[in-house]
Amino acid sequence: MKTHYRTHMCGEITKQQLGEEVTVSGWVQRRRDLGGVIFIHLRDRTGIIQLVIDSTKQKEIFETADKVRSEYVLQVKGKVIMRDEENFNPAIATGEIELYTETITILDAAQTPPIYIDDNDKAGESIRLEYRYLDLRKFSMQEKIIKRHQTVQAVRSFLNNEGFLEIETPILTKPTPEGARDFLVPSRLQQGLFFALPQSPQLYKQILMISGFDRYYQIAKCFRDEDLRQDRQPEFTQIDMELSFVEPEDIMEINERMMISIFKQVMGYDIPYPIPRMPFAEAMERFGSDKPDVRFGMELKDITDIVRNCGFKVFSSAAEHGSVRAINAKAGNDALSRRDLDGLTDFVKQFGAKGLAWFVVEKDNVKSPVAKFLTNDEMDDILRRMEAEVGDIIFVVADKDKIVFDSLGQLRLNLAQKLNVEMKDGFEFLWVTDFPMFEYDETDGRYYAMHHPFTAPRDEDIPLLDSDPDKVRAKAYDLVVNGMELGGGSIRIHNQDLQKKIFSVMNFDDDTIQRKFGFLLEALKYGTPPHGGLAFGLDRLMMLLTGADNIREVIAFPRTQNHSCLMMKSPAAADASALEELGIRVMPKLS
RNA sequence: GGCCCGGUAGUUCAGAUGGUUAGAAUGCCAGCCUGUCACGCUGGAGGUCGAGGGUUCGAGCCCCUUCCGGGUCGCCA
Repeated sequence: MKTHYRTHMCGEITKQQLGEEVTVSGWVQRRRDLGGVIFIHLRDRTGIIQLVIDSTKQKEIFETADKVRSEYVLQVKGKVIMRDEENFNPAIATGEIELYTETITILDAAQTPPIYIDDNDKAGESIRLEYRYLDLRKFSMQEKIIKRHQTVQAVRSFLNNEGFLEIETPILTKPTPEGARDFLVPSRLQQGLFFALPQSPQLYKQILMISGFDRYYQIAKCFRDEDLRQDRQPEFTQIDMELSFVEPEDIMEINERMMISIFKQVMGYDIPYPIPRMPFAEAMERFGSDKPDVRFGMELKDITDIVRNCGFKVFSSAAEHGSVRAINAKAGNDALSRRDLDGLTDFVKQFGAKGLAWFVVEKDNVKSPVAKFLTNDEMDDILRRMEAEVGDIIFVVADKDKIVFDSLGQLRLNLAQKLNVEMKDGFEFLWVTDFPMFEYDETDGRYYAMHHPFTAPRDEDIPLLDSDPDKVRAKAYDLVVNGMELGGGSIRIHNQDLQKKIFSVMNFDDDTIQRKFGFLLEALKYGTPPHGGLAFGLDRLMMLLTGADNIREVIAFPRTQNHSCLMMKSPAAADASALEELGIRVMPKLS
């Protein structure tokens, strides 16, 4: 990367250049002034090289070097020389050589930075985000950003080879019903109306299929005005794609090859092909989750039949309107104290469970607050089903299915962490398929689309739309890795009658349908190919590829929990004149 | 919106039961030092204890409110 300012990058100088005169430019990592000699470590994104300046032989340069401080930007010409062997520095790649400095130009001085530019720096996250440009100078951060670039490159080259076209879709779109909250943008030219930032390019990519583009992809910025999590940002990036004339198998097959290619290229990791598939119902039954972490066991078991007629009312009544299920924590004796068990009860209450029954399996006895309500036979049956051994602790939740799955699924993950359960190394990929079409919302008294309202039902389940919407399965699939949802998609409805039918199950009246999706229904009338697609969260993918435990580490300029950018201090107040043009009056905050 | 954790030199942190002038490390500044690489040695500067209010003779510490950061539930078709 030779320019007017340099002939070489700092980290690229090797013994091959011995004796040569080179010019490098970069930042001062550290200056060590030994009185008669000054050493400077100069850094660019490729690495660090040491400069030597000798006071007796290099008076003028020495004076300049004396003024230099951390993070000054220098241009340095010098001769590549060998270090004495006892002075090798194994900590840096260029540690066997150094630059005998011939000229130093201070291109820019720097204030003392608030954080030290070093991977071992302990600075807290707030200060790192406020001075993100300094934080990003760290090699560890640069590595993640560079890996992100390589990942996107791998995606592009794979999809280009598979005949996909990269097409951009608008950022100023239309507010959507259902789904996440939209970020709204007021229209100046049409006061009172609003654009919305896209939650995903969903409708556009379906329209592109109707237009005949057949295979589309986009590295798409998406926006959702919701609360943040460790792996959620209000603006994030999706690898978004859509294909025509496909069934779920086609899409899964292409995408698993894409993932294999990415993991191979970016981190040299081999994902076994093909990636296993598991229907949603099985994932819930066995793991209590639609994104199961299959790196370890501790699977859920249904014990409803055993306790249906037992003397414990909580169990027997749950057997009527829900189920009773259990997991076996191979805890080992005394791994969990009474206090721990109480803590776990509070833990499952978060997920709606009213309580948590536990059975501590001892040599000749089972210790449990509910043991007295169960007959010996019932207890024996439970232990047998749970394959209980001495030292195990069995946890039981009885409630509606959703609550049972939720609490045991979460308890399973919690216990795995708490008990340091042994897990398979590497990445366990899994396709979860056959999601239910609908979720019934009791508060609103109606069905909502589990995926989105354009998802196609499985052909054999279409007759159930009228009689039993709960049982209708969708042609939808998620890719799950180590318990993290990496992406998902579905086959879409390409037939307008079926689409109307789905809307009617969700109780949309014609007026609403026309207003919200009229253009899509109109487009569907003009010859729509069977199509479907998928979107991956690029940020989450990068968390996996870099081992980051938090999404902010893989985004150059991330946001905090209240959506702020600490660096540029957004959001911010707008000019009164701008607000006036938009017809917006800011109401004082009511207290 | 709920719950939990945190906020003290530039930075990372310590400050028991409320009690004199709020400490350490590191960074920074100055001096000395020719083979360091987390250089070393000597000296120095550096604080609205997030903010506001209250209790008290006295608050970094107790109480209330609020702001900021993180985690989590709700939310995230």
